[in-house]
Amino acid sequence: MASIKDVAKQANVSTATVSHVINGTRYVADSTKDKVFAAMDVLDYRPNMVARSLRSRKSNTIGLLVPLVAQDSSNFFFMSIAHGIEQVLRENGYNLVLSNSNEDSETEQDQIKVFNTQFIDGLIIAPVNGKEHSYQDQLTGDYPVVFIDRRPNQVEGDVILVNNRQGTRDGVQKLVEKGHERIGFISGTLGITTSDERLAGYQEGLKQHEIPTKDDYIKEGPATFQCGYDLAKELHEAGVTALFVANNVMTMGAIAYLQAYDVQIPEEMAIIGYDDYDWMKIVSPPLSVVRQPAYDLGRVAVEQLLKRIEGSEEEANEILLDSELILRGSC
Amino acid sequence: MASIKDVAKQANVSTATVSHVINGTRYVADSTKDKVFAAMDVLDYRPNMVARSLRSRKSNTIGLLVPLVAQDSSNFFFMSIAHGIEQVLRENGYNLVLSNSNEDSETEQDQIKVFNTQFIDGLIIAPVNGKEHSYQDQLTGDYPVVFIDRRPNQVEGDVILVNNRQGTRDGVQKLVEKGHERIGFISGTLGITTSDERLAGYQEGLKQHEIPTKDDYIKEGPATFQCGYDLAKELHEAGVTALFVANNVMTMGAIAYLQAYDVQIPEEMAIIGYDDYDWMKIVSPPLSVVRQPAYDLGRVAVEQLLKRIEGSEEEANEILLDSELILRGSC
DNA sequence: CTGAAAGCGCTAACAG
DNA sequence: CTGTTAGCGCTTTCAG
Repeated sequence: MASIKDVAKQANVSTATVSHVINGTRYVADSTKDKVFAAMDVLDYRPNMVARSLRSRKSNTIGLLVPLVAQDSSNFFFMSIAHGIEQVLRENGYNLVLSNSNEDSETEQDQIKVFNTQFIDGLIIAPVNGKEHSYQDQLTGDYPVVFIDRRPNQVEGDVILVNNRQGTRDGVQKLVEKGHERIGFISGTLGITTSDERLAGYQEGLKQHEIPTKDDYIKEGPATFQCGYDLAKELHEAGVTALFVANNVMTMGAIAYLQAYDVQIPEEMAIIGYDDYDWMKIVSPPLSVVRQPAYDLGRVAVEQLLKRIEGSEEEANEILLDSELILRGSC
Repeated sequence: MASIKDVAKQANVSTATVSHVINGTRYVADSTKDKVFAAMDVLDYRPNMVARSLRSRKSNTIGLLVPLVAQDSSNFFFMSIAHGIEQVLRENGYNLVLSNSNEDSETEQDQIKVFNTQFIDGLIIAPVNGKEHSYQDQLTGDYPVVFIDRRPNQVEGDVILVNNRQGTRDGVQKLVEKGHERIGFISGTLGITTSDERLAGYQEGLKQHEIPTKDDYIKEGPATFQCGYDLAKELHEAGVTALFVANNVMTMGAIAYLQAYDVQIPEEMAIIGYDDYDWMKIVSPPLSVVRQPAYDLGRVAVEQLLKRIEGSEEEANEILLDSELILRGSC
């Protein structure tokens, strides 16, 4: 691999000149530039990013840490976010290093450590659920951090979230408008911010129509297919006429139950699910859902991060992105 | 950030000693070791990986380049592969840098260039479909490369593939065993290796039962929901009694058609799809599918790569992993 | 058993 | 308009 020294020699200039030609960091006569470019061409020179990073303490790389779980459809959501991030990054000449916390707190800490020893210019984290370690202590690298999707406790910093409350409220209100009063709510384990906010949205939606909330109509459990199935059964037997399911895995389970027991949708049971995937069009009837703006979430997050990298000192931002209610046949 | 120099000073030893303590590269007296560890502790020292890479030309990082498309369910497949890769890498103290070619040839080339200027110790590529640039010319970094999922033309090198032919053949044979003779085949655009091999498997499956293949029963098109829908319609009208759909997106489309036209599954039309996702359990009846061993593919690929990194000179390997036929209610 | 010192490839003062 | 050179943090040879 040719180095900057080789290029300098070949072009009969100093390494400083070559460096400045590459980076456009000071004026270089056109004739000199030409010589340098020619030399770079001949030698097939590619700057060594590692050396550059070491010297300039800047890598033009940002890290993304997401909690993927194998075979979990939430992956779509995070991949969509990653896609938005990548897009913006590419426009700005940055690269992305993607890392996976496996929805596991320890792994997350390990990965943060890895990032701390690498040179990254910034980090975007979708925190793992549950037991929280102290991000403040971990994030000792001197790069800015933006949190997405879930609000970490006791951290001041930029946070970009989906407005879970609004999304759920809109869905529930639609159900009420359709004449439902006994509306069941199925949620993944409560205690994590997204679930809690969706529950709050559910309660808010009912409240605005002055429908009292009934604890029996609120069911929570691990976000699995089976649990969605079981809770749908419980709610059906409890006599609800509509279901709001706060995540897509449990939505699948709920639908499986309704189909297994021949419960007509939407006549006997209306249902609104969460997240929009292709398969929701092929269940019959097609499913109405709350769609989260994942791609935009990614874009907004990097934009905020890039502002910080460029030195913005404005105080910590919390940005909420609205969800969209997509009506199909299931309610 | 404390550097190795700071640690050396604090511990009253040379930087060489600190380095050797960290890396275990030569004998150091226990008493000295203790001093060094204490110093590292006090200063919260973390080695700078960039400097290490620059000096030792080794980054303990490997790259993964996959063709993700937003909202495409093939993402699952690649994420599953990534998961397998990560797992093995972590066991071996390596890190993963994931990059996305967006199923676009130019982006792929750009990303390879990025990898060439970074220090990676090895690269795993799932080549984009269609127009192929010459990998030989691009891959000028001096790291080993392993290709996965799709066989690149004119490249000698390690390739880890799913046995598409066997997977499809097994499915088709099952259909024949169930008494079907008019079996339709729906495929994504032909000309890419995976599609072609699946077609070959289809033909092979029929041949083994001495059923003549009929061109009218073989349909191809872009791997979209709509196209799956349309081609299922054509085949249904052509009088086939069973459908083998060679990818999951078109499988969704095909099912949507069958449902829309009230074609009973499997009585009027049996169907086997590709790839195993949760939603396949909730369509009625649950879908029989060919499951690809994605996770294992990832593991096998890194294992091969790590062997190369450690200097293995054995000749290029081509490994085929068998798919698994999962029978549910749709055939 | 340990230290001194060169140097990986690059950037950026400083000096003309 | 361009060159000289120190040094980023680390590994590793050579020397003791």
